[in-house]
Amino acid sequence: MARSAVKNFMENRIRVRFAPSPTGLLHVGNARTALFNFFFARKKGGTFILRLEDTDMERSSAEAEGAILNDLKWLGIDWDEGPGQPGEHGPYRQSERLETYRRYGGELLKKGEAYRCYCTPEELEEKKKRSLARGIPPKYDGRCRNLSAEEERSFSAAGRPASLRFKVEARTVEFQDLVKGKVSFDGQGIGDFIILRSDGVASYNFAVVVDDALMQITQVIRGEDHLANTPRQLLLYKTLGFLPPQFAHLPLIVGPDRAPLSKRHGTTAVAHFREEGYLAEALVNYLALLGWSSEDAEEIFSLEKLIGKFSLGRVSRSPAIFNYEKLKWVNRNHMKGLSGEKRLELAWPFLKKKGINVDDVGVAWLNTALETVWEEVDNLNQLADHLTVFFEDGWKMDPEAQDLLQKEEGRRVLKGLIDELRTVEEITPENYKLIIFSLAKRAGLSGRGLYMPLRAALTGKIHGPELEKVFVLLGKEKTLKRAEAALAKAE
RNA sequence: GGUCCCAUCGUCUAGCGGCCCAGGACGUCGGCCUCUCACGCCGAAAACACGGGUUCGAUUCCCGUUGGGACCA
Repeated sequence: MARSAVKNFMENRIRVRFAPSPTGLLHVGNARTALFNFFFARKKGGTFILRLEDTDMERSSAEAEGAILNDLKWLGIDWDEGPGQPGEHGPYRQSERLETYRRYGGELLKKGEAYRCYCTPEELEEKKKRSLARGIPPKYDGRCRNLSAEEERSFSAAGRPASLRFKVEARTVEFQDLVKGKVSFDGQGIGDFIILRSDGVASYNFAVVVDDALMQITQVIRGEDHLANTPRQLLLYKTLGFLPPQFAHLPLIVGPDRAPLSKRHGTTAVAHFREEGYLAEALVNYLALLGWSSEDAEEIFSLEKLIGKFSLGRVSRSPAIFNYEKLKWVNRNHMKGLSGEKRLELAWPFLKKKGINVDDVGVAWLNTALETVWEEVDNLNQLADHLTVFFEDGWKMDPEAQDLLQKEEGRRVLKGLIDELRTVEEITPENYKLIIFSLAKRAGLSGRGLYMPLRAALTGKIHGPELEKVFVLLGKEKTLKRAEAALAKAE
């Protein structure tokens, strides 16, 4: 095994992995880790592996796994090995690899690199508390490290469950992190740690090492929260006889208070950003910008372009605060580039969800309507609100608009408009200018004096899209109806 | 408590000893465009945490302090 890892390394056959726990929705921090692994693999022509760390049976679920897979696909991430993509290093769920961990654990026990520990969780907890109270680092005291055969026998006869502990010899552990640079740990602080729990399930550190080694991972790209686990893992690699991979620890994504990003900071789940109407490519783009920058200072890119530009060397070392405002800006930029067809396809479910009557308005009309409000919104979810003004229900007269119509000039404009409209068949982009020109002459007004009462009467608001669009989208019938209603109300 | 990581405008960042009285982007403010809002364009304010070294010269290297964070849990 070690030899093929060396071979991969020498031949520069990159193998990276993303290993989420299926305990909930994929959040942006993990998504960013997945993305960086994916970028790196694709850029280098390597293999991207997806592995589920589901040894915590209590908290893991098939639903969560399905949701995570779905979110990854939505983001545009696909994996070469993993669930649904059989490879020669499977299975890719830790719950299906329990035997393997036990086998390696047994080997360490046999070689004397690990020992059975009969301490109960209560005893351990008690010791920890006492250490903390006395201000000493809470480190396992090695109580069971040198049990006599007799003691062992009596413990096991008493039916005390045993976990397996790894013997840590105090020494300095150093490694070159691809992001952090040289990192060095004082081995004194590391106590003998559990590799197999008394129920036979592998501990996190042990399972990860066995899996990464067996799956021949060449670069472990993960969150900085695992940095302090690395020396333990390195010790395991060495003792197990595996060649360790390179490590790259990504800075954390935090909230405005610099605490790790969590729900209380707002939306954090990829699925929720999708529901709020953010484009996958925009979210990917923004996430890439958190903790990474392109050489040429460009900020808007497609997934393809991102892959081309990505490099671990340009990942920053300090944590980044998630900024919703900038995400909105990135999203607007991605929305801009979309074709009419794509816009319609993306907007459809969001309009439907908000109760907009998309089925009877006609595709051509809807296209024009979308085009009109498209640049006004930050995300797909806001579309419906901006469109309500073109529908009979859902629009209402704002007080400011009403005030504007109380003036004599306002009423004059409305009367004129009604007369003008009665002379035309329908409002089209072509005759719109003629209508306005003629109305201006009739009312003796121009500019604001002319346009604002029109806007107020037709949209009920003093801000909104271009009036020409409003006229055309409303059509003669609705325009007339609204003008008449407004006039009646103003008198 | 120990170990470890981090520290440039409000935010994301560029900077890998002189190009920097620090550049870009979001946001903010002002102007232009314009029937309004938005878009777009133009402009402004805004930062090297602090203290020691090293050096002819430090944002950049070293040490300490402070602050934030992770892990041991």
